Amino acid sequence: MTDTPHASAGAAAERPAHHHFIHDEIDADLAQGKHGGRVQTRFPPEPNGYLHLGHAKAICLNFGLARKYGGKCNLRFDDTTPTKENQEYVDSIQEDVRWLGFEWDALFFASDFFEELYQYAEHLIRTGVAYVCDLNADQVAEYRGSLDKPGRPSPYRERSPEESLALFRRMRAGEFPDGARTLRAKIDINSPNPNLRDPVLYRIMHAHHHRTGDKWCIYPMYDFAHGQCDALEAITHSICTLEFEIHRPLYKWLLQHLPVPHHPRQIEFARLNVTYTVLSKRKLLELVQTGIVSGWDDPRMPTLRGIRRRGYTPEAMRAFCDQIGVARFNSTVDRVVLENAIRDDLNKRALRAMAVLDPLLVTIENLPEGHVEWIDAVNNPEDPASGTRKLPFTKRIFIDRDDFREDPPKKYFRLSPGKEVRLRYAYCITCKEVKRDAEGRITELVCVYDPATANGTTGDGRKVKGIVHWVSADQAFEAKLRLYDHLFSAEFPDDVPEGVDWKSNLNPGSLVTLEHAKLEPSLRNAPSGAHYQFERVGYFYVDPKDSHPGAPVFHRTVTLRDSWAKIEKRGEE
RNA sequence: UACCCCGUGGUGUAAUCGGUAGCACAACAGGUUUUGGUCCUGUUAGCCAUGGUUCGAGUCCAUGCGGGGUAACCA
Repeated sequence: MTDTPHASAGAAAERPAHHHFIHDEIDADLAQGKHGGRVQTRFPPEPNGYLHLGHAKAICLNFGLARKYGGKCNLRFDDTTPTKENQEYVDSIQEDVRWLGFEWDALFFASDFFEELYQYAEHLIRTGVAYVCDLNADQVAEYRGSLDKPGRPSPYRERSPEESLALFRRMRAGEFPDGARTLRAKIDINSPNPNLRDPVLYRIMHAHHHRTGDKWCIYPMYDFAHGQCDALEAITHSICTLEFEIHRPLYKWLLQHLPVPHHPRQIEFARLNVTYTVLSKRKLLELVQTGIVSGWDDPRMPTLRGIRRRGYTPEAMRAFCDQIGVARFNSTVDRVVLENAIRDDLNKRALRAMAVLDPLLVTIENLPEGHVEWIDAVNNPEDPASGTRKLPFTKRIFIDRDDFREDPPKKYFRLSPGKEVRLRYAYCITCKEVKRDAEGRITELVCVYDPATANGTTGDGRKVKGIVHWVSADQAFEAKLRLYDHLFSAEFPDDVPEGVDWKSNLNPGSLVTLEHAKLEPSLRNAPSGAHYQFERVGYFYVDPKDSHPGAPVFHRTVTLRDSWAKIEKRGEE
């Protein structure tokens, strides 16, 4: 994992987490003396995909609660469906959790508890509250009824415990094919909560498991594994998202009917939604599989690997998670909150540099050929300790095309014919002449510089409002820049009319690659994983994947706030 | 259509036992500034509705309205 080689550590001071309802719940439990004052949580991903922004919220919540209450937080992989899960996901998830800045107290897999879970299942059978059912999947669904149709008892519901136990053992022994039988809890086939209509606890699946190999051919369902694993790990508060709320009665029922060592409590919170992106494993997988993005770590992806490669820092992610809060109301966080979090962090730690994205040649006519003056530039005005560097000032320089207008609009105080601007850290120049090619495209600006305007002064005290960034044309080097924007152009990409593909909301301009940006010479040796602010442009990250020594590739993490763009846009409306 | 959950400025959220509705972001206005960045100051703007209990309701109760979740041998 690469991270910020020369950014000052801990720039973003960790603020205490904001108060939310889960604190109230835990405080109440503590006040009642539950669990002997102990607080223990867990982050329980299924290893069937990569972690994203939504997981970051859950990770910060669970580890944050443990930290706040002086408790523990485990990492537990919910690996009960071997056909979908694998070691690659296990590894990436651990890497991402650590990148976010958390270390688990204990590492568990649901599969570590398969034997205990099996014994619990036998207990349920022996006590008459679970039975082996011979119905197939379609039949189970049909007998269960639906939201508005009552359920009917399975014909196997009254099977004797002895018979069920014998059958269940034969299931384990591999005597039946996939789907032939299930173990079901005997609860209430007419409950308004479909989760209590004799839920399936175990199913037959002759599949190789990434950890237990071929030891098992029956695997527990989520509902039968999760609460019991919580109990076996001595979790006190089992935090999950709102869609599991309806499972809570089953979670409690199982704990009540089993000789478990602890009685954890499930508390649900609203999952994270962010504008201009999607956060569902299924859709993210589709983006990867269809080649719309370059992979799970494409910097446009809301995956942790994606935003990391975009240049987001763990500090910014934690600050973001703190700012969005925790509640039981489904909401969508504005993407600018995320962007603000990374700007805030990088403003303090990123070294400044100059880069010209769309170069326009400027010749300074009153400077001799071959002239080089080395000018001091501050590395980070927010951090004096970061020092200064030298910039070569020469007869030919590049400025950004966007910083020149032949017909300047109102309030435009950059360069235009006859106007004067300051070159950042250097002298003021005045535009004398505009040169163009046969097609009429501007190819060069001829300017004069005022030698009396060094170090921010003007000699006669006149005000020069406009300041533009620049690089020496002789000494600049070219590098590849990738400019990223929202992956979707719609604020709510999922929100499409019936029959319309959510992918129709993709933003065709989400990636613009610049092959010939001109950068100041000091950037040639920009270390992989470093963060920079290209002055007046944005924050950029040296991509650890595609950069080579002497040939960095920069990813735009986020633009700087641009109040001029706002003014100009307003003028157009 | 059944059951469950949830409604606080534009957005995301707070308010101990029922006691002046606060914070952040956004927006707008101004100040500082060799980044139209940062920073500082200020302004606009909210308890879904109706009724009830109470000296007093965002908070308790009822009804209505609105939003979300749930019908996998997924998690």
